[in-house]
Formats: sequence, structure tokens, C-alpha cells
Amino acid sequence: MSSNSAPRTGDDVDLAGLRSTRQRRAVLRAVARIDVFASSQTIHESLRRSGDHAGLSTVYRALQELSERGLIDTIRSPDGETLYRRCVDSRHHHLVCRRCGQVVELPSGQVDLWIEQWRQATGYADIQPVVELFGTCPACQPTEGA
Amino acid sequence: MSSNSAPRTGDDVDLAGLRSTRQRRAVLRAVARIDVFASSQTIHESLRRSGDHAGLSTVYRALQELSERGLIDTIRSPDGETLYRRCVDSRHHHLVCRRCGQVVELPSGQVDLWIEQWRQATGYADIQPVVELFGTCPACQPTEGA
DNA sequence: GTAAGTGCAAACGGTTTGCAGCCTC
DNA sequence: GAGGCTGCAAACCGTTTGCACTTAC
Repeated sequence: MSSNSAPRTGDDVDLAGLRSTRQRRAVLRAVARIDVFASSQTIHESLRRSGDHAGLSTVYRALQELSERGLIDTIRSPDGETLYRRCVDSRHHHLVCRRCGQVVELPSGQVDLWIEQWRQATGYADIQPVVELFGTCPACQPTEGA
Repeated sequence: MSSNSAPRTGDDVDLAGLRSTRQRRAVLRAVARIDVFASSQTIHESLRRSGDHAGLSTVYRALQELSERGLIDTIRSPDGETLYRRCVDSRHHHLVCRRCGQVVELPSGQVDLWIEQWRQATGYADIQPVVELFGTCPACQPTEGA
């Protein structure tokens, strides 16, 4: 990893065991370009617009594989869609604007600490940090006057 | 407890404007009976088993309406299903066993405090507490020896 | 050369909806 | 009696899968 890994611009990334195909590279590039959380379909569409067409199922598969390998981030929107975004930092949580998808990263230390407390208090194992907050970012808020 | 409201055993509850139909009463009763988070389909099945049959879409509609009115609680499971449970206390969060659905209520004060901090720090409005933790409860954990 | 990856189309599973008949208020 | 409510079946929508073909290694 420390030898030939270029920065993650989306093209010459180490795919963690996956074959480097045109489609996967394109997906990674698209995700790198969009910097809000986007659905598989949105990403698929973005690919088509940039001329890098890939089949919808391929996009679904690629996004899943890439997120499994930690190359991209995943969350679930309140209405059940899976959203993806370029991975900024491994373990962290998000505050996502429900309208534009804009993201604020929450300091992970605090969340983890907090989950750890509950793990100890309750005996629950393998607690998944489903701590994703959806709100309306300042830019998307209706003006007070209206 | 105050005037004429009986305990929420599921039968003579004020439906907050909704007509009191056999089906809605049955749904409420089922939810009162099950005390873990259950899916609409599970609740529909539970109704059938108790002899209170109601159409699946009616159950979906009833659960939605009841949760909108705050009579029952809702969360989303990690795989996108909507889960319902009798409402214990208005604003609170949960730690749910991914296997048996068993729930630990998280002290809401702490979560709210925490969300409030982020609201102030980020300017995001209307932050929804999607703080639902899914883990494996002690009873469902594989024994260490195995 | 061969196993992994792709793309289409069809299946899937949870949920929603249109509509004719029913029942609560 | 009128409008809300119900139930069926069909539509929906995001996602997954089977399978023949292609491609990276």
C-alpha cells in the first residue's frame, strides 16, 4: 500500500482485490466528483451524463463492493435509500441536509465514546453506529420573512 | 390517568381524530401486545393469528396514521423496513437487538443535548434524531465457547 | 485461458394506490 | 346519509439475481 498508491482522485486507486475495470473506475470517479451523499441511481445517471455509461446493476454491485472494502461511505436515507459518498475518514458519522445532501462530519470520537458507554451498560454486542442525523442546512432553510 | 383515559391496553384509546374502527383497534392492540419493534407484515400476521384479521394495506395505513399521531413509535431497520412499537415515552431513542428486536431505551436527555450542540454548531435546523443503534443483545449473543 | 466482471431483463420485497363497497359518526 | 375506512389487486420503486457474453489478469 505504501509503495505505488496514488492519491484517491478516482482513477488509479488500489481496488483492494477487485479487478480494475472501466466501470469500477468510472463509478469511483463519479463518487469522487459528487461530494454529497447520492443514491445508486443518481450515480448511475451521473455516469451516463459524463459519458462513462455502465449498467445499473453494475453500478449497484460496484457501489456495494467498494463500500464493503471501505473505499466509499454508506448511509441510509430516512426513506430507505442507500446513499454513497466518497470516503473521507474511516469511522465517523454525519449530519446530512435532507434537501441538498450537504454533509457535516460529526466528530467520531464523541459518538464512539457514547456507544461504548451503552455497550458496557447494556451488554449489547456489535452495536452499529446508525447515528446519522438528517436536518436542513442553513442554505436550504426558508428565510424567516417568508 | 387524569380524566377518562384508560390505560393503553389497545382498546379504548383516543384515536386522535381517526375513526375508531375494528381494524385500527386491533392494530393498536397487537402493537400493545408485542413489545419489540415489529414490521408491518409481522403485525399483520400477528393480527391474523389472534383472529383479528385486517387487510395488509389497512395495517400499513393504520400503522402510518397511528405513528403520525404519536400513538406508536417508528424506526427503520438497517435493511430498510419500517418497524413499529407501542409508544412508551415521546422523545427517546433506542438500542434494538438485530436478532430478536428487544429494545433498550436510551436516556433521551443525553441524545437531545448532543443534537442541540450540533444544531448550534452547524446551523442545521429540524435535525431528526436518527439515532437508532442496532446491536446484538446479551441473550442473542453466541456463547464464547462455540 | 479462465475466473471475474458486465449487462440485460426479469424477479423480488416492502410499500403505496385506485376503486368499489362498507361502516362509523 | 355522507364521507371516512377497508380490502383487494395491481402498480411502484429501489434493489437483487440468473445467465450468456466479455474482459482483466
